Amino acid sequence: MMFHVDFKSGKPVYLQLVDQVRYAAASGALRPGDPLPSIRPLAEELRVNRNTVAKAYTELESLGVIETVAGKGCFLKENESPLTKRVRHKLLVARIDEVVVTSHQMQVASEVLRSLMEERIQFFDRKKAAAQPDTQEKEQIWTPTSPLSTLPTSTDATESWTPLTD
Amino acid sequence: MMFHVDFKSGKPVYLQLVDQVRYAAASGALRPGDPLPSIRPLAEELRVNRNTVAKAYTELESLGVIETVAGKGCFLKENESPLTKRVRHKLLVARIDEVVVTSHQMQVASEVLRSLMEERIQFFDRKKAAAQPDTQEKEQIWTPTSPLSTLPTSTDATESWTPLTD
DNA sequence: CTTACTGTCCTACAGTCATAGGACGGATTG
DNA sequence: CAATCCGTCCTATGACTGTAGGACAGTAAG
Repeated sequence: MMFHVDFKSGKPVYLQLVDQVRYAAASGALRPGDPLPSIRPLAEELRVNRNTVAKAYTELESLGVIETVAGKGCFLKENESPLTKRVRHKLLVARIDEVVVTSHQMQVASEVLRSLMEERIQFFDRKKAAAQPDTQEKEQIWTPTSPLSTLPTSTDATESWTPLTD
Repeated sequence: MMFHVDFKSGKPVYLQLVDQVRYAAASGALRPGDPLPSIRPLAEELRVNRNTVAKAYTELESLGVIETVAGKGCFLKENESPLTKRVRHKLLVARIDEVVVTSHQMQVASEVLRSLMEERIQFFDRKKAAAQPDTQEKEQIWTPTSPLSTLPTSTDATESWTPLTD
């Protein structure tokens, strides 16, 4: 069971699927040419309407992540961004700025942000490298989905936290 | 004219305002204690309903960015995140992962991502440092570069997720 | 051909969301 | 006190969104 949904998360199901595929592609769990589950069986397994899965796949196709062939199926696309380097950098900078601003807002020191960033970069790089040997299948696809129902616990609230520096 | 809205952007007006305040706070254009424009005059200037501005301010208050005193006005808050360090890092990592995944998807090399990140970190740090002297005045508030960006809102400010297993 | 898959289009409906206007209460000034 | 700022609450409405079911079209194998 590769995909899963959380109905309580408040996040649209089709977006949960989109994220899971994007993350799987970025971490090498899904590789170019790999087939995605067919819409109907997946929808049935997840107890969702087929159009919900179809919407996710449509979204992924418009993002250039997958390729769908009517009558055959959907496959992970060979990664070829149609965007120029400049445009890609611009889009990326916009997202980076979000992170940096959030970091300032949360009083997270730049040095901490750097190391968190480095940690995640290496996390994905390692995962992708490990996935290169086309040996294993069936790796559990990682969920980026975050349950909104889970509030910070009281232990979280009382845990030592430093206002400004780390 | 510090604030501005783009009706054609498709992005909700109140979110545009939220972003502008957040970015202004992160870059030092707005500093703790600074008063924000009153709801009604600002709404009139921007040609929107006062409740639209009010909603932005409500959102900002729930994010802990500003402080509103009924009958007096709204002011930029002294930055004191109520979240624990652990929770803040988790939230940040979630957003960092989005960037890293997007970067992979766009075929941007990790090394390039690193330097873009470093560039933006320094950009904000320099701006904030430059804003420290009281001499600074009325700088044009910078507009977020991302038209469709999804910034953290009060709705997901409390989210946490399952730890990643490597 | 038929059957059983694949994805796609059209329509519908409930819920949410962004925005708006009226009325109200607190703070300040004179 | 009145006047005039300030933010807030309640309600409404038009638009959008997420999900859903029926019917259709392309593909492959019996």
